[in-house]
Amino acid sequence: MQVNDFSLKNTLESGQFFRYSKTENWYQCSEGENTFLVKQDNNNLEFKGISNKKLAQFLGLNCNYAKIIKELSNDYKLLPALEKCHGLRIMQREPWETLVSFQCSIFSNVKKIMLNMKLLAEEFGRKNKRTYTFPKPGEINDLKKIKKCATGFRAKYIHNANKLVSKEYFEKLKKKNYSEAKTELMKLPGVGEKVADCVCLFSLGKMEAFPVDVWIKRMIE
DNA sequence: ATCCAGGCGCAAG
DNA sequence: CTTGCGCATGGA
Repeated sequence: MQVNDFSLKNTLESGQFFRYSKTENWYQCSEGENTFLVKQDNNNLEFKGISNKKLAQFLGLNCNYAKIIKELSNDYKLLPALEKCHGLRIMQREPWETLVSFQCSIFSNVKKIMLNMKLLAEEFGRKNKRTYTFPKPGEINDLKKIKKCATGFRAKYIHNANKLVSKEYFEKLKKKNYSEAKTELMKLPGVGEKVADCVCLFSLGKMEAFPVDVWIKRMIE
């Protein structure tokens, strides 16, 4: 598949997504029920185990970034960031797994979030040929086991959210506007503004969402 | 051995 | 409404 001004590395490794491993040139990605391989060679994307359409959706390739980049380039202060993150896309992920990953992100760091997600998949998911699927809503239902996944004080958030959501819950959210969806998400335990915005932006297609974490705050300051 | 980390919930002013 | 504190755990 042909891609333009896209960087697989800068997209997958930007902290939007946490279940991947890199072997030589290939990335092995796991998201929800699926596990697939992707690699980039200049403007060409090679992939196995996923359809063209689903991959494009997942990696956020359907959005036209040229216009956005051009506009942002008018602010010279943003140039170093645009350079450093060239080719980064906003991904469109599976909402439940996205929610759990950002509940795990509270007072944590990327490396540990990746560990949490790996352990949760191994504990509650199904084994497939290469690794583990991520459990569906309702399937992360054992607090002790959640704690075993190094989730600490976040375990109860995940455990309770697991009882409150379903596939249908997220389908409804996708149809709501940004502010309604965010308000709804924030009713869940362990979901404040930041986590809600991450779920809105990275899995519900709400492009207005602007998650503000400590790093963004520091930059703004 | 310390110390810190991509917020949240909750109690208090 | 705003502020400040405690928080489980792995990694630096």
